[in-house]
Amino acid sequence: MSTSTGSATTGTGELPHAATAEGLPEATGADVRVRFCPSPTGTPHVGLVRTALFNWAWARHCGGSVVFRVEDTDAARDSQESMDAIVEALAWVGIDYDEGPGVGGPHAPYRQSERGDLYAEVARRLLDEGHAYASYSTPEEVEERHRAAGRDPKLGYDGFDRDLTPGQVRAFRDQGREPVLRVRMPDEDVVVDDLVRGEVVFPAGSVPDFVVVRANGQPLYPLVNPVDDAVMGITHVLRGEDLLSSTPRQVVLHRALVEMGYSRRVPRFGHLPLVLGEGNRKLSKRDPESDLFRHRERGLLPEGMVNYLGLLGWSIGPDRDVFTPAEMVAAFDARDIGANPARWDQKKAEAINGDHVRMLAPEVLLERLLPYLRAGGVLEGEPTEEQRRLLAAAVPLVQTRMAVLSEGPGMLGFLLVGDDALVVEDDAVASLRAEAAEVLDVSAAALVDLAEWDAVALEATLRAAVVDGLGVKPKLAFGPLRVAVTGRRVSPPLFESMELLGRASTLHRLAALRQRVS
RNA sequence: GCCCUCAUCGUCUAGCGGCCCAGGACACCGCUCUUUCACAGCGGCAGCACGGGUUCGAAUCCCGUUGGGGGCACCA
Repeated sequence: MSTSTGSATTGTGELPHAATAEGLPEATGADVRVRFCPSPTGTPHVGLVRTALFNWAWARHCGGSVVFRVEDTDAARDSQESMDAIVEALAWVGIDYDEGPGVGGPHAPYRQSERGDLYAEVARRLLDEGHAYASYSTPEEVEERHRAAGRDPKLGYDGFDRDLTPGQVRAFRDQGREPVLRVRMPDEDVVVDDLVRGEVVFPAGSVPDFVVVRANGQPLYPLVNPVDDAVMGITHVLRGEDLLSSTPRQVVLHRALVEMGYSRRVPRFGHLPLVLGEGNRKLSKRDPESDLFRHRERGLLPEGMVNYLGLLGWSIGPDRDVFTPAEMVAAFDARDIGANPARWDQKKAEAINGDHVRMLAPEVLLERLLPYLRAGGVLEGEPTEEQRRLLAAAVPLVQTRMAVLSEGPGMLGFLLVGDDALVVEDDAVASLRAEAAEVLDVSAAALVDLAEWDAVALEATLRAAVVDGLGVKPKLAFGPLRVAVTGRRVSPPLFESMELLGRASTLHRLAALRQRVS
């Protein structure tokens, strides 16, 4: 879906912020540019998608642009499979983008592996213009110096190479050492005006000078990420809170980039609360709930996924929590993002999804169910005319009964498989009581010559024969029939199911169960 | 250890000084409907972490404590 709304002006026109730290007014409306920049490692993570969603919603709300950029600077871990999976994930949840790989745009290429020249140029200027310096210290040496001075060895880089004398440099070179490039952190506090947290102060000296280019010349994330954001004109960076502590470094680099003319202003940052998994830990790749495609297999709808993700750290308004992606875009304001971490709650995700299942037109639900029916082994390939007719009649009956699409095969399978292939579940058989045999006999007899084979007639006839005739309570009377016809204790409404199944199959299945209980 | 950050029902949250002895949703427990299960409806359980301030008045502002989370790489 490509969700652009006409109500894009709400909320952005009356921004209270006069200006960013750098003096330029904060971008608003169509000037807003956000980016989604995953590194293609592993399978798509719900946290990743949530971040993308918030950025996307903000840009679309404002009428701005979304840039998709690939941070593939780690050749060892990056893979094309992962890249494909990310593209697929975005498409699935309906997050579209205006610029990116496969789409193009004014700042192409959008893969960092193809932007090396730019990074090399920036690195050289950073060095030439004094924002960065060559650093020869190894981590071991830094630690050693801390230890020698009685400091905590884990303190981080100590600034040793900031002002090396020509003699020292010569000595290092003579040893055959190649330096890394380090950016010099200022000797004053760095203040970040975060969109969701307000002013965050990082005290001078608390953030060590950081490496941006390896000794072998390879540019690192702390360089390429801000450089691309600057060059691509990104105005807002919404990202996970785990990156908050690296923000002062980014801001310092951005300031240098502005000074060198690569961009006009430092982007506005907003740090989203983390999504937590079991045991209050950050949801990691190891947690099964973190796998987006696993939720798709489970049968969450993209609308349900977007809705639930939107609930994690944001609220569309008081007393409301079910909304469509379009409604989210219309209402989304990055300044309304909450700051406290949120736990992934599978039950709630599925409950929300159930609401979306119910919001679907039955024909649409039917189409969406097809892949799950195949995966569940009750359908092969395209449904036949007859199967389609059955499904069209049955889907409305199950629509209020399921929260996730993977429940489809269990609910509808009895209509699609042959009588002999019907699986009667063990717990369904176990639920049968003593009168089951008699109930099945009497029912079969009553149905053989039934004139009108429809739900109304079926109910009237069976009620008369079993409930009245045998004096069995409805609950006990219809249980065996349900098990016989659908193979399960829980199913769509019984008489409608029998009507759809037809007389021959119904009687066949009644007889089959009768035999089994004798 | 250092730096940052968060703090309302079990969970997600509304609340941005009086409308709140705190509202909604999920979960849970009842009841209604009912051929099962759902859906729907009704009702219930359950929370402002603690301590100081500020104020006529604090869930809302300030400070501290405690607790949770994140980050401290030549990964991203």
